Amino acid sequence: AFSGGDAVARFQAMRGHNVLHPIGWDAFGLPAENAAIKRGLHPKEWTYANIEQQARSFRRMGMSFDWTRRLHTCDPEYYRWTQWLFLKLFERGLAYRKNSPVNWCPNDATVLANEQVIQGACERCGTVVERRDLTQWFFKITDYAQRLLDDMDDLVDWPDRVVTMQRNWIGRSEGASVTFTIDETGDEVEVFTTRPDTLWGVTFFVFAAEHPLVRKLAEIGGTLEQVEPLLERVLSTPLTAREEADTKEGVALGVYAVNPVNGEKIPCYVAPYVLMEYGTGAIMAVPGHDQRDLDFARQHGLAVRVVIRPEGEDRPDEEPIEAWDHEGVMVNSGPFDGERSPESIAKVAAWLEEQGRGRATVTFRLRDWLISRQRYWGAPIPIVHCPEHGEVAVPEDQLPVLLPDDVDFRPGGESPLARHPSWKDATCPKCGQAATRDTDTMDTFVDSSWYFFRYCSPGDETQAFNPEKVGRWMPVSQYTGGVEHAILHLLYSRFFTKVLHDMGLVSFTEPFPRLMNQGQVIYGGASMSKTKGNIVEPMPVVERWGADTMRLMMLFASPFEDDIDWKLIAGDPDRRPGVTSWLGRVFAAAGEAAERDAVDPDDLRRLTHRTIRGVTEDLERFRFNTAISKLQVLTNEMRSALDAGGGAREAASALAQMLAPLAPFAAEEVWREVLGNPASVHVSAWPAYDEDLAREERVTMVVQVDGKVRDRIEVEAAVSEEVCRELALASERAIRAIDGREVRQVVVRPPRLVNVVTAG
RNA sequence: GGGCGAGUGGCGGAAUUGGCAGACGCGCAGGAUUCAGGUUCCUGUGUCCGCAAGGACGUGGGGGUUCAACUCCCCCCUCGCCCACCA
Repeated sequence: AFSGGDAVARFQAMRGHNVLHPIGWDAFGLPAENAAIKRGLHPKEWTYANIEQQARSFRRMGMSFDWTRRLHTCDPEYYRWTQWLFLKLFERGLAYRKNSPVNWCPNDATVLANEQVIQGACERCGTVVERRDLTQWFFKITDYAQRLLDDMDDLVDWPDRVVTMQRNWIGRSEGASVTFTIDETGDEVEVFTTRPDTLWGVTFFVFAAEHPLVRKLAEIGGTLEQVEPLLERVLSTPLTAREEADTKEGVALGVYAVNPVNGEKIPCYVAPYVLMEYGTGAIMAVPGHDQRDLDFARQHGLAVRVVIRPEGEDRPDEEPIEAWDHEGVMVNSGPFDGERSPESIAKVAAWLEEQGRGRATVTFRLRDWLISRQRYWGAPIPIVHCPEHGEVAVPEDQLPVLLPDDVDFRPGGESPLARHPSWKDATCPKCGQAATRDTDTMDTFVDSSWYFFRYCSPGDETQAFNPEKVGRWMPVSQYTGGVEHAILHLLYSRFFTKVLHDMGLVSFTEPFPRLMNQGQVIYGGASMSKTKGNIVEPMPVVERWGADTMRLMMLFASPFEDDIDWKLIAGDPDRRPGVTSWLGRVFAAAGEAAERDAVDPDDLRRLTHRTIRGVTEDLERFRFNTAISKLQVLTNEMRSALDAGGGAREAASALAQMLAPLAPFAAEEVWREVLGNPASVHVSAWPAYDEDLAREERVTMVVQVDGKVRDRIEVEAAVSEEVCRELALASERAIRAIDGREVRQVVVRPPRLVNVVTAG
């Protein structure tokens, strides 16, 4: 949970690091806007009120944020620089406007980026998205696809699943593009294939419904009557909601394509299973080696040809039952007969290039980032549309382009800013003619893609960030966030950082070399949401038992990366939580220790130093649950030592300090009030441990007979192999278990274990 | 359909990466304190047999490697997440 990040910040500060632990609010965007509309409030009013409440809650929880660097992305002082960055991308051709089919959420009345469409539905509200052809602003993230992929290999230390998710999202595939010619018209059509080695097995050709040639070809082929209804239906279906139902559906166009490798004429089809969004919107179909093509061929009675056979299997080219997509040897493939298949892919690609009929190509699944939104609560796009000069950048000295307050901000088909009586009126910065402002706002993810730079020089009125200060603080030593950011925020931020690097503004290319995913707090197995009404506010627990209890409950409940089911953890709200009782025992033990003159007994000293070592390691690795467990063990041992009349001052001091990052209020009270230190525990230096003391001196050696534990013997940690063997074989319990059988082998692993293997 | 991850007591979870399974805590049971509830303290608590000493079993299921497997390998089951007509 979130207090883990705070614990690490406090821990690293105590270790002497210069820690920048900032806080900010990504406050523009749909959730805030929708919530405000629902309450009948202005988004600005609602947002700031909400921020204040959260800030209070954070303070109450003892979060050690540097409040002087606090940011809100909806402040004009902030979004001025978001707009500036937009203009920098525009200058470099990385922000551009184009007409294309886009995802439209009818409920939120705005377009969405591909990344914000989950299983065909709006990420925010769950409404099935529609497709619309609109002119929108895009960021050219596809220019960076390869670098976004490569840099994950050696520049970031991230959870595997996040790396995998980004990799899948970018979706690089290697193959070849091949040019087919339409026999009747001479049109050249490019296709992409990952399997150019199957080119000789192509028996038909399929276009996506959106392909620009479809209508023309149908007309020439005389099939417009059959094709038209299919197009109409497919084009009106939501982009992402074309399900398996129409897998084998398709209509012949009545024209033929010429296979460039063998001159064969193959029939052309239009079918919904081919997507315009991937590759070129047209495919060569190889039913012998692709299951979908085979299904389609069966349905439409098309030829199937095998061109790759399992090696060594002298099988005739009968109709395959299943498309063979494994390795093998090429057959029926002209000059390539006998070549081994996966290896031949590159050769075929090279050969195509020689012949001028194709070339090796790499495609990516990643699309350009659509950043226009037809909503009010966002940073206005700083562009003016001039009848003569087209899209013109707002001059930097006129930034920010302020978001007006007096707007009917309810969503409705076009941007609310367009409905404002005068806001969009402007003059062209180039010619001074009357012009119109762009009335869309930017996707919130633009705001959050660069905020970490702003934290380094938050008040700077002359630049987005101070490069020198960025050089000092960045990249971020430790980033934390939920997995929900695995693709969106992390991908966009990496893109922005690379762009800024290419502009010469920053010296590094990855903003977050180290990332930890924190789990969410859920309730009864379901994620908490306002609509489900199962939000657990931290405040009731904090009011009743204190912030430290809340922090410890969350940190102790499970590993940092795992979700916490509050229903399972919380217990009876009227009963004192276990961690609270523990803190009580810490106070009592420290109090007793403070009154004792005796020095800590040896066993306790050793445990204290071992605990410091262990907790230090645990906090470095975000393992708060085991760190707390170790502190509880130390507390128990202190109490035993005190009960036996010994001292526990060293233990109490170290305990208070190690508690400081986790339970800052209790730790401070123990440190100052109970132990009488004049300065704060939070400015004390993290305790050091003595290697010799931390090393265990006596350990329990286990004696096994045939793998079963039969005895335990206390030995010196430095005990020799011989002594271990002797002790084990002398053990009465072991002798009883051996029961006179022949001893075949004695495995000795000093000082922990001896295993006596018998003939039985 | 593809990819990734996970399955350990009544519950949350430990286990130095092949070496004492269940640390620490919650819960529960018994006891002490208390008029009572709560608090606090002590004891016990994987399952089965046994008064006990002790023994057998035990990390989703099945097989394997090893002196030794929660950990490594193969097959299967269940759950979670991500992607999904990706050519």
